[in-house]
Amino acid sequence: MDRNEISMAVIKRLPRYYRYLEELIDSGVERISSNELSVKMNVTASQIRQDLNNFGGFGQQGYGYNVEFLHKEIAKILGIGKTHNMIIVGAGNLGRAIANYANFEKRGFVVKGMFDCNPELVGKECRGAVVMPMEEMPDFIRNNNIDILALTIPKTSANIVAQAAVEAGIRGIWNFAHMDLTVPEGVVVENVHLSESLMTLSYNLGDL
Amino acid sequence: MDRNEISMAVIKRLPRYYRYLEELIDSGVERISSNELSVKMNVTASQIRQDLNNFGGFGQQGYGYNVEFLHKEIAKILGIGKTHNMIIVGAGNLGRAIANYANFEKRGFVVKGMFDCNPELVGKECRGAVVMPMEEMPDFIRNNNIDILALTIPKTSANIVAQAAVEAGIRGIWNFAHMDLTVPEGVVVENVHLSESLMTLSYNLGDL
DNA sequence: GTTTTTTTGACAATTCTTTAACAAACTGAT
DNA sequence: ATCAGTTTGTTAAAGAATTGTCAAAAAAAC
Repeated sequence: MDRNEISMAVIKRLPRYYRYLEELIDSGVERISSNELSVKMNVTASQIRQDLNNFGGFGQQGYGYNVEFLHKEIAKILGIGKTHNMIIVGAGNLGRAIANYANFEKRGFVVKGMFDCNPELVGKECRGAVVMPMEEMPDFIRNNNIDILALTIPKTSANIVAQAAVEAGIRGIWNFAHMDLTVPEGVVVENVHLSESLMTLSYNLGDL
Repeated sequence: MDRNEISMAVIKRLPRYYRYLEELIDSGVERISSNELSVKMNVTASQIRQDLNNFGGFGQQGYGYNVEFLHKEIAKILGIGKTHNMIIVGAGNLGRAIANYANFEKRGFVVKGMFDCNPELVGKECRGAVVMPMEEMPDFIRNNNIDILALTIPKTSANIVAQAAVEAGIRGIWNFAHMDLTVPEGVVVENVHLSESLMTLSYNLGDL
């Protein structure tokens, strides 16, 4: 099946499957049926089978799914395992949290450098990566084969930085800035709008 | 229209409308049509009208929507403005990022305290809130009318902490831990799974 | 080796979401 | 006041996503 015919709804569920499969591996489970998994994950078995079948038949009738195999296949689909070189622009708390997090939790995503316009932060080290001044970003992107930009700066300069990064060759932006970025065709933006998430929580709390 | 008949798809779009209306207010725009707004936001005008009409008629034929009024109405719907007392459990970089962020960016969400099990962090101050030891959390929740728990700790203890917090009266959890929480009926969980977001970005980057 | 049980993959049915269309309501100009 | 031009709220149609169903395939039991 063609990659871009698969709906985002499906893609967004894959990481969660991946996480549950990881847990199953850790607890020594070798095989699982869509039904068992559906109970664990609180979704329908039908959805699990449907989702996985978008990418080919990973299971076997009468047996179910081989946990390790399925885990590997989902990793392939998501592009985990491939090395993704990343830089973080904005060395505040959020930037540092990601630097720590990304290195720890998921292989494949390697923080190669951090940048900040605040001279007080420049030079400081954060988990192996030294904070560099903003001016050096474009060359650094070009010289170090950087795929991904994590953008953890206030909205005021987010678009300018994004534009400079795209010109230098960045193809994916993980955007934590409180705004929508405008980028050319072909550049991928994944937004993490924390305030919007908090507002959703607030709504769901209801009238209390 | 009854609150819980409105689909989450709609609710999740409201904060973005809210953000754009804020910008319009800042730039002195008094009225806007669904059509103009749809161009700015890159959605269909029909969707905007449909979304807003779930909550009542905020516009006027031949005129459009009054920006300030609509902004206020969305705030009401989302429960912004009401005071929400919040605590943060986990005083690492992510917790501190939220402490700074939440106070700054959105009124209504007030960080009343932070907690951590690491004795080295206890006692430190972060934007007015002192980091307290975990043992004090339940009483603090009870005595300070805390609504929301922001959970920024590793998954190992996330569920235990969540459970203790719920018992003490917490009704909403903003969960940054890398797992699904199990909470009783009536407790609202809003997940921010950063690693899943990064995997989606990775997928969308494609085969490069 | 045959039968029973399990379980997938595929397809059909249903439900949910988004877009389109248009009458009714209002504005603003004359 | 009247009329042309906007623009909403609403209903209908189209499009997606989810769930239910079942034949076919494999595993397990006998």
